[in-house]
Amino acid sequence: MDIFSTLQDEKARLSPSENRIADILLNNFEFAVNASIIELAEKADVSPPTVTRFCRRLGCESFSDFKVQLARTSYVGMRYLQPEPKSSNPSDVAQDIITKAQNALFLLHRSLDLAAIEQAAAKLARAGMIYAFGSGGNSSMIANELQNRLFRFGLHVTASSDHGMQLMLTAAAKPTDVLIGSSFSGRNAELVRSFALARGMKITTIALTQSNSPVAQSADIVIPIDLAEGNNIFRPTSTRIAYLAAVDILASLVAYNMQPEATVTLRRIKQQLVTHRDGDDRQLLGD
Amino acid sequence: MDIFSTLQDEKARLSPSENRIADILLNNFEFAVNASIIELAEKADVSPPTVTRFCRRLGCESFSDFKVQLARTSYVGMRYLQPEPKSSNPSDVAQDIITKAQNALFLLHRSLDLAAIEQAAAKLARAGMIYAFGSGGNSSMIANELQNRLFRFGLHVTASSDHGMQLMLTAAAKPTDVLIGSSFSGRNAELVRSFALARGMKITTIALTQSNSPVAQSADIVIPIDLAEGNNIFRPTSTRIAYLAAVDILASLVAYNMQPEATVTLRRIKQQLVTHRDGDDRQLLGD
DNA sequence: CTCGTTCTGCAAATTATTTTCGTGATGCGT
DNA sequence: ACGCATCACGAAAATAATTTGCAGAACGAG
Repeated sequence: MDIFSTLQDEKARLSPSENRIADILLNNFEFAVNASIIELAEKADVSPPTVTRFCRRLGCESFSDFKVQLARTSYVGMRYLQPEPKSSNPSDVAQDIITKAQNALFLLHRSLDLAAIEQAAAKLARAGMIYAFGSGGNSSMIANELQNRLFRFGLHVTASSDHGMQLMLTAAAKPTDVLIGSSFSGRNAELVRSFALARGMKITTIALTQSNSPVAQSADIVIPIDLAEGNNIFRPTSTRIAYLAAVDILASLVAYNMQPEATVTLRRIKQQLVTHRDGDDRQLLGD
Repeated sequence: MDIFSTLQDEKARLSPSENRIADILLNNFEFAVNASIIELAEKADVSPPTVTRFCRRLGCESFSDFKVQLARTSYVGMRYLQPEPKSSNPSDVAQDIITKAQNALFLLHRSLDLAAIEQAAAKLARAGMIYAFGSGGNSSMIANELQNRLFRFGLHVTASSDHGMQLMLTAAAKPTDVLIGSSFSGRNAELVRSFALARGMKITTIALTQSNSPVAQSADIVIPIDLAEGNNIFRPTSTRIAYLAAVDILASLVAYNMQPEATVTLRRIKQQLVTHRDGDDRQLLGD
């Protein structure tokens, strides 16, 4: 799908000359996107035909096709390589944060388990009641966000970031209910406890978390979110954005899974907003 | 900086032939990035030299330079034009949401008022107390997020999504305090009221909102966030991600504005997390 | 109407890319 | 160890793409 991952996959199988080309792409990206085949060949100390063959091997039609592909992924691929913030000057900080956020979205997209999300969406669309759990600044935001998105479709949903409450809610739940929990670290022991309880009660559990983590292992359906920075809980910035995007995708799929009802409810909400636009609180549903 | 905005700027001044080329770029992007100059020329019913001249006029070295530039922005620019979701199949939905989120980040970056953000960051770093206000699913998330980010630097901050409480908090605030509010629609009348009250009390007010909206007009410092979809409060998906990124940037700049203290506090928080990693709740600060 | 400017395409020149073909190297079965 | 097959690679030829220089056409201002 994108050159950089193909390159990573293939690198081992490349010949020495081709490896030299690959190195230039990786280390000297800026040069590579702007170079002609001859310049690139010279720099890699190979002949132009070798470059053409290299492009073909990577699944491109031709060198120019290759360049287009390269330029297209560059956006993201570039920063892959220089992940350090440049300076504390506002423009660099902004650039850094935006880039990392986009990168996170890119990585999320690539690693998404759509089957799991679709499965989760189907369950949620048919749930009697949905419990959205998450603690800590980030995951509680996700839990709230789930509530914020799902209630609009007419679903019954409550969010909680309180461990004690989570356990009680779980204990009171019915088999038709669904429990969905978020944990960036995957090590929220209390969430695992709620999941275990739910499992014993035959309540479907869905986790948004790192794969293979304790939380993931205790859930029925796992929507894995594995980002490089995911491990660094002190830099949750971009990971959080990926989680949010995952929630968006999930919510959209839930909507598609319940078509008519959702449309009706959404229309009702819209009407509320539109007719009372200025001067009262109801507009704020969307604020 | 990017071809699409240049194109938009220049379009009026282009000659008829060049306009035909521009149309193809805009309507038939996918074709354009992959086409050779000859194919493009044929499709636009012009001669190849005209295409070269067109590229030059847009500030490129040559046609191939142009193609690279085009491909680079394409990622984002493409979807500009086909803003409709393709189908309800999970893969398309995911693609659509991710793309729109990235697009929103891109647009945010382009339109960011860094001076305003820097100014806001300086105020926040020196605030006695920070009040973060926002209502409705989205803005209250932003308010919480501000709290979540800023307290880590040792700042005093509280978030509120309750209008009555917001007024009371404002009324009790001191001139060294800072009030920061978010409103996606820019029409949160209650927030305007708090801002007006704060202004009378010489308390600095910062707004994250649409420029020229009532909320923007009532704040001292405006961090404008103007996205095309921003007006459509029923599709807050990507706008929200832009707001979050803006908060990230703001928070980072606040941290740089208060250097030593922030580092110490952050270190303390880290230590808490690291030493108590498994089995207790404190890890969840970062969850 | 005339001049100057701008837009445009043609054809030639230049440049870039691909193909073809041959050499040398490497690996493998005998 | 010896052929035989396969592969990697570059030189040169062939092809294709791009740019340049030039000249005619169209348009507008004076």
